[in-house]
Amino acid sequence: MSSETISDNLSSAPNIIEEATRRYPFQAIERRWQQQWAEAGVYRTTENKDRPKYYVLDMFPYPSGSGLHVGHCKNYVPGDVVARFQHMRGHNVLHPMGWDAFGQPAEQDAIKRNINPRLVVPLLAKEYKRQMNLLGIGYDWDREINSTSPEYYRWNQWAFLRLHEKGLAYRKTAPVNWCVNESTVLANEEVNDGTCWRCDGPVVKKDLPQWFFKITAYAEKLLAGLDRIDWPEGVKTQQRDWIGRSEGVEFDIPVLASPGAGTIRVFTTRVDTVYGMSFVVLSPEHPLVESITTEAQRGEVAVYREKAARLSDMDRTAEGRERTGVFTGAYGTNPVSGHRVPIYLADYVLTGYGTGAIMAVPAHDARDFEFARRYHLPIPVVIVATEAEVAQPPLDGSGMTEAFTAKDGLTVNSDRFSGLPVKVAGWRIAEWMESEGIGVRRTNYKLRDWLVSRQRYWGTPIPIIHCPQCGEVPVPLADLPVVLPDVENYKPTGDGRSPLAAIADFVNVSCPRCGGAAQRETDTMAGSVDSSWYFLRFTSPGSEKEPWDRRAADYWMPVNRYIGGREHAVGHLLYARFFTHFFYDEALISTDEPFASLSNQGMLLAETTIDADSAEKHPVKRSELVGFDFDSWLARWKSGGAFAAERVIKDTETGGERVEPVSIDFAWLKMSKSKENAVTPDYIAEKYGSDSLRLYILFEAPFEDTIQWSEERMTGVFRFANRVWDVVTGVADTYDPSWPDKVGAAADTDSAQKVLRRRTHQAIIKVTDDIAEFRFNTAVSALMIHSDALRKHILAHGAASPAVFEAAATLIKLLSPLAPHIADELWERLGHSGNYLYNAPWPAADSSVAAPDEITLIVQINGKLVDRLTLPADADAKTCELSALDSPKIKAATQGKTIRKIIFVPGKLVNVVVG
RNA sequence: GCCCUUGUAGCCCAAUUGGUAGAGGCGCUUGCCUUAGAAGCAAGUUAGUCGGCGUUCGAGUCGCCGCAAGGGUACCA
Repeated sequence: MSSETISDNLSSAPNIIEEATRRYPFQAIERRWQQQWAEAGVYRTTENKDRPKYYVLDMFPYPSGSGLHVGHCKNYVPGDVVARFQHMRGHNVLHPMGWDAFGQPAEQDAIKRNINPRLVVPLLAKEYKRQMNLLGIGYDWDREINSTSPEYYRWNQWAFLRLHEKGLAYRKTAPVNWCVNESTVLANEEVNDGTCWRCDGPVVKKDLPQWFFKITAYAEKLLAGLDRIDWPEGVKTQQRDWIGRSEGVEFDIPVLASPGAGTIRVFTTRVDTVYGMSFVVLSPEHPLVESITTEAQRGEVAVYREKAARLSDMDRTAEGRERTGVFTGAYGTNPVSGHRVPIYLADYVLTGYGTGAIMAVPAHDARDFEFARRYHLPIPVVIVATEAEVAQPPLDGSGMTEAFTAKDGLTVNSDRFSGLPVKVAGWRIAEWMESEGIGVRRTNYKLRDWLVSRQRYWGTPIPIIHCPQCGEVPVPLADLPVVLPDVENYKPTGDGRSPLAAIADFVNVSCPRCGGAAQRETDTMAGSVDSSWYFLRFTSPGSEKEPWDRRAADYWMPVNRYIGGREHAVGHLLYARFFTHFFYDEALISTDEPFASLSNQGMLLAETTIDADSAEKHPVKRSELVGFDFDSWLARWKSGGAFAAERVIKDTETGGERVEPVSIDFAWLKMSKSKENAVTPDYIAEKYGSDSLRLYILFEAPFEDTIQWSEERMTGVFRFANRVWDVVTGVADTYDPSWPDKVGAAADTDSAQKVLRRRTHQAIIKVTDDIAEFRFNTAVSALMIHSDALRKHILAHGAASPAVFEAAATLIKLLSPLAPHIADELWERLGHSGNYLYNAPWPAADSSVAAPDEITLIVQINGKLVDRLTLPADADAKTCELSALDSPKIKAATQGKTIRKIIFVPGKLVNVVVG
């Protein structure tokens, strides 16, 4: 990227456009068509009975205050291309857009500016909508939805109650992620490396009563459904790993000679190693700890438990951290061997998984091994690698340097189960334990229930009333929605309750069941609830009596093509699948998997100034740098890497400023306004036009690939748009719309027209396949080739022939999903007025016209290219082989050698194998 | 650590079920046009596909082992 380009990016004044770079009148054209489309309601959804349906959906965005930048085109443009393409191909298309505007960003903004988010959201949505229209995205705005409107969120409440009724929404006190800075609870996916995703502050465990949805009840269905959907394998793998199904055995370990003797239930997937158990470990929070700990150990145990509770997740999982624990003083019995084993407490055992207790087999588990080493516990060997070792099994693993964890060994020292392959031993031991009543086979999941309550203001109120007499009482359906009241103060209380708790009118109600005084739940729902069913709402957004119209949902679902970022692989996509499966089970819809196919767009990166001394590539705002000038700074950087600069830091408390030195580097980081590396669509639309921006995004790299923003490269597609303009407007004067009746005959008598027709039909085939397969980059390339072929044909043969008209009309049609404004304009200039290409039929390819007359036959000897021959396209195997053997080069090369085999690939090559 | 993805000209990227390594774009060079530049047009320019082994008549493409980059996830018993 040249320095010139970058300085252009920075320019906020679009009126520096040089006259010379403006070729075709894209500004007027784009404005005009956007207006016409809107007035004519071109993109209004149809449900024509004669047409199949196609539902294309972009992930529900939060309309942020920064507006759109060109990076957003990476997700919205391809969806638009597909919608247009499928409509032209004869589908009823549903392509809606709406606003996922509840949640933290809006609320943080409200707190900062002290404005009710209720007032801000419509403004932000309006700005998003303006920019999406500016890009020429053809959404059906009649179906726009807003998750913060009571008409929408009342159905969140309805869904909550439905789940509650089935026992799938429940409340329990649970340790949750607590952000110390923000005094708020975070979902697991909102915690990065033990820090808050927003403020990077520390996150600790805190016990609070919380609402959960029992997604774990759907673990099997969510797992099985993955096999039936066309999603990227990587995303499916991530979901499978997240659900984390594992099969094993659960059994009890009796506690010996202890004050509160009982049993400890453990879960293991390696029951084949059960004879190698040398101790038992409980999680620090395990309920039995109190009762089994001996007097002598009580003090030590208490200290350890307290320390564990205070540790943040970050500390607890810190890299290379020592595996620590404490002895309880108690012992248990290995139920299969009768051996006595000590019982420890250690924080490497998690409360939330399995039974919160494990059998420790140090010889064959890396964690247990480390622990045993540290506390000098025995390391009995029960698995070996070879037959030889079975004969003379080592008893003690104290000489081992690491645990032997391979799953293809043989058992030893395992009583009657010795000498068996690990898998067989596991199977037999499990069977035996079950028959003896010692243990049972069980399946466990890593998946946890979905935490949906938040102690925040800006969300859907949870429709539950707490009654001292009746307990948890659902708000009657007739009383929905429970409207989110206005509030003076948006800040969380800091005691774990939402600001709603301070509104007496809201909180104090009478119990719907007994009529007595009761209190409303003051938690609100996580934003992930809103986005878990919005795709159903889009099928009938005006539905007042029900969340969706059954007929409409059955017609449109599932979403044919869902487009969004990879970051939602396990959060949103899993929740949405869960809701859909649930609604299916409730017989409310006929589809259980909401998204038949999924596509993840790549990121868009931009050149960013960063702090060279930060390992994490911290961006430095350009506006903070003293005397910033991109050209010269980049030149300095290129000549010597990072360089010294000064930045102005504003002190938020005193309002003063100070200047401090900083070392500046450049890096490619995701585009965002906060990093000050963003380029707006408005700027590009003004300078090159939205069509060129769309083409750039589509052409620069494959859809899934990350691209590095380059205005310089954009000029390539801008030139292409201009060439298309020149070529087609050059045809307009002579254009005859009745060409379809004449083009066949014309091509029969005119070989140049025949060649042009062939290229036209090859372009149809290529572009059709490419768009259908999301290969937009090669589709654009094919159009470049086609437009160039047409241009050259006109130069040589003139613009007044049916084949030229066909080529020009086809070019525009094929281009129209990608660059809709210029296409509609040129279409009209050819005389097809009163028509939008969105409603025009997609061109049909005639494969006989596209087929070439001649082929180049490759002739190889032993797979190496020796000659090329030009032959008729329909030449058969015999003709090709004879021609090949007749070639002088082949004759020379096969002289005196035995021809062992001849391989013929029709239309491609002949390979002569000689010995 | 584990999982996923990707390595092709100076750069971004093409290359049906294995079958001529190059479609397109950016950049660069030269020419035309121009008072000059920009824009445009024309012609040209560069790799043998990250490395190794294997399968095959034939490997950029398939398999295995490495290396590098990017992303995800992390004590899940």
